[in-house]
Amino acid sequence: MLQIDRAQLDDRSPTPLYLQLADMIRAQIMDGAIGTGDALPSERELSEAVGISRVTVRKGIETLLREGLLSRKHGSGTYIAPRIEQPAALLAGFSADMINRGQKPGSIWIDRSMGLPTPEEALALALSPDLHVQRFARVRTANDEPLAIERAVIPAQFLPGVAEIGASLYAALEAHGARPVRGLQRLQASLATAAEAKLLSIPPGSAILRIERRGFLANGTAVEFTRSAYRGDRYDFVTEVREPRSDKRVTEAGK
Amino acid sequence: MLQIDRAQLDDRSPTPLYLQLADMIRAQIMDGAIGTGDALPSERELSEAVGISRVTVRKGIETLLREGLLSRKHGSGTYIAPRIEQPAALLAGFSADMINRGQKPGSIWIDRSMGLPTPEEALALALSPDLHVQRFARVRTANDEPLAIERAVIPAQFLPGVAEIGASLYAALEAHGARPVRGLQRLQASLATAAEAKLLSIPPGSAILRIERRGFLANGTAVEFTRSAYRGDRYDFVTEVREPRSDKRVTEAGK
DNA sequence: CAGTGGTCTAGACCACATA
DNA sequence: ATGTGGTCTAGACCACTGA
Repeated sequence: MLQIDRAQLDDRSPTPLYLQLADMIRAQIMDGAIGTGDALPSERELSEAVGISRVTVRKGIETLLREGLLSRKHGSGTYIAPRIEQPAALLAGFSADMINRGQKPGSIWIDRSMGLPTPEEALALALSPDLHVQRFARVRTANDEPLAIERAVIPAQFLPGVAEIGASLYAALEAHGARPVRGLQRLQASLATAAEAKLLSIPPGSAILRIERRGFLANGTAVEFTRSAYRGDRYDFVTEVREPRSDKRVTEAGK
Repeated sequence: MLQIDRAQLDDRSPTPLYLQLADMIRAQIMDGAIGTGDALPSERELSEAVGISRVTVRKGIETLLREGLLSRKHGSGTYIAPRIEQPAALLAGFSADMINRGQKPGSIWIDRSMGLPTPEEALALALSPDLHVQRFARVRTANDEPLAIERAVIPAQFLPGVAEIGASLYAALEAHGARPVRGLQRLQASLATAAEAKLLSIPPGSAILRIERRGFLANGTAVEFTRSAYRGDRYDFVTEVREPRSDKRVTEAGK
């Protein structure tokens, strides 16, 4: 059963209440406190239990909807989304991706620091080489087994405080209004280096899926440059492809 | 200049006000009434002009933010986002993919035959096990260097004649009115088997990117099941990711 | 029918940008 | 200092679901 009460929310925290609520619910889903298909308490119940308004509860739930963790049914309730047959590769972070696959995400920190970007990073982020970046490097685990090495680089302006990157980098970005709305990913097969093999507990030369992602805001600013190395034997990447969109959005037409 | 006034909103419409507002703003952006980089009127101004509450205005704007049309800057304003180039992995066959990359595509046939589907193939194509399938296996080359092994399986009903599969499988499907409009791809890193290594002229144990694709018609029928093995050192796969659009709305049809 | 999510309001206070 | 977006509230009515 879900453990939700007012004591878990902090009015004075810089993290908005709706995100604190989303974090709380996300954590409990990952703990298995509530399983696939189960209904969440109603918005009014949550509102009452946590002592915040229903509008704020809804905003928190909407965050989890976009992550694909919950689904709503008008007139019926809010449910933990089935993890099978997920739409496709969406703009989700590692945590949401793992939960969708029915695995428990985790992290082991390797590095968390601030510094100047390498030329490659400056290029990828279209960033001036003298502006600082935050670096986050973690071994990401699924059900406590190492699955990937993830190295994220974020221009420091988007994440003033290093401290509070909890489970989810994207949640932290969202709190600063810098959640990317679009991303470009590049995938490549490769072999594990000795250092990678050690971190991932696999033999050197094992198959590695390298994923490089750049995330952008709506105005085109790059906010994220992440390079990951996934174990080839444990991970596959699913994506949907479509015909060029019949979207009305013109490619530059005049007028 | 933006034309926004209360007369354009309909209280009694089944479309919620925040979506009507979003539609109105989207339409004017596409008409060019307001250009890239220009600021939108402030939320309070819009609220006043249209006669709806600021919360509702914000919800409408958030819709356009997620579509990537607008960007917000705290303390400053809301701006029309620059148009972004249309990149990304689309539903293209090998030939089109290579031409996009500026390489010359080619093929060496390995197998071209008709038979019954394996259980795995029948499952992937949602096909009755007693219906025949065509098989096409080729080594695909780029600038005359082997790049990938491609094994396609197509239900025979979609390709009556085997003969005329020239350079492009998709062209042949299109000629029979069975070109897929949607696909699901699964990518995985792996190591080259001895047989694969020989076909691709690489050492056994080299990095291989395996791509499995299922292609569907608009009505959901599966027409294609293709498994490919790409050289990891020569090929990378690029894809675009976006927020899922919450656009449940109908395009104007019913009613 | 009662209970759920979906929409909407009017007002408040805060944090940030710009001048 | 002013104006902007960011968050939050308490309450209301509607539309839908399901017993």
